[in-house]
Amino acid sequence: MADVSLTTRPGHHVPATRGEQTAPAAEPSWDLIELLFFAYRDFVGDPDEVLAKLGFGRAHHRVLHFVNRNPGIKVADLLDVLKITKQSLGRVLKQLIDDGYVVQREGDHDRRQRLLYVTPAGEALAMQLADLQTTRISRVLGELGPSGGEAVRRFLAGMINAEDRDRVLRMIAGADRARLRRRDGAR
Amino acid sequence: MADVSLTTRPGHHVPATRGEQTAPAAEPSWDLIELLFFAYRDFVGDPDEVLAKLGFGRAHHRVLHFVNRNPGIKVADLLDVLKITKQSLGRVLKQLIDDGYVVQREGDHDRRQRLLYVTPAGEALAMQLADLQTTRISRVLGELGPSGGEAVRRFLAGMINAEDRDRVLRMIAGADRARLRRRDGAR
DNA sequence: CGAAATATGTCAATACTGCTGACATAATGG
DNA sequence: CCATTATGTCAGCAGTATTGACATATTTCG
Repeated sequence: MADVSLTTRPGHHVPATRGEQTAPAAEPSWDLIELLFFAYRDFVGDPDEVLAKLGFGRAHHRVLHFVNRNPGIKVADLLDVLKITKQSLGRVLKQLIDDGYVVQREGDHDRRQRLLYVTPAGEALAMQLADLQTTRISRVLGELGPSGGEAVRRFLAGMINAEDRDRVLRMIAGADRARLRRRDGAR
Repeated sequence: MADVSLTTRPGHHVPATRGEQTAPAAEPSWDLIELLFFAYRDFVGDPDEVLAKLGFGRAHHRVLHFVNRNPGIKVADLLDVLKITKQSLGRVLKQLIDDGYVVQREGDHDRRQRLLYVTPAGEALAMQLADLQTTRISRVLGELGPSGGEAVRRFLAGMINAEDRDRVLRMIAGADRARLRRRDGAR
């Protein structure tokens, strides 16, 4: 592959000063700032193409993704995860429902709630999009080895706002466990 | 708190057991997909707040950033880097120019060109935004150690589309060299 | 020189995604 | 019964992106 010759050139952007724990002070991390921009752009680019053919955008992807990952999620919790407003969600959610990718069910105990689930078509689409992104990720992780992958996970988790970090990590772990239960558990 | 509770509902979404077992495709990298989403959201969140107070958005940030990093860049090259259209760029660029953060100069050899430069105010703003992002990055990198940082760089570079990767990496390295020349070179 | 190509700017129209504020409905819970 | 909660919806606005067409100045080339 492109043999990344970004090996922090001594004396450049990584200050020898050991105080870089918190302070930018010296030289900005230009390379990582720009790598994050380009990497994220291409990371979401693959799904974008598929979605465009269905008349959907990135917002639809996010909603579909989190509903697929958290079947039965409440609207309020989805708003909390996505950090968007009810109105923004409503528009894309309505389209996903009208097009048969998502369904709503009344809550068992609280009939005000509209619990969200993907339909078979919704799951198929969500999985297709996740597979596209997984292909890109796996190729790179394979070149890094397990310890590199672990460093990447720790880096990304650390980049999340401290207030949200634990909740996000719990959600990821929780959805994984639930998926496993659904897959090989009794149903 | 968004306690995403998932009660396995009977019979609505298809439990992907069949498909996943027959399909040789591995399980999607749910954790990295979601970590990238949350990490990037918060990574751009800090600058967003500063920009909003100036009446700017994310698009202004990207333009200002790359002009600051590549003084004298041509409009066409900026379009190429950002992968947006001339019209989209024109609007935000005009605002940055009107507000005194960017200036245009005729090309020396080709007077059709409008080479872009940041003003002192533009550089100050660009550096302020970069420092915000660098603070977030440095805190995490400090916890990872040098080898972890190198793994992160290789991961992000690998995530970029292969067609663009070399060009992007050259641009990053080139801008670093140019900045050094300007800083401690002749002047 | 004159025509074609290039670099840029601009206008009109449209789409997607986000926002605020207000209001409506239904259900829960004390 | 009443306050609160969960959700939906309407109207309007903003920011960022798109395509297509057209205009202007400049360079390049036959």
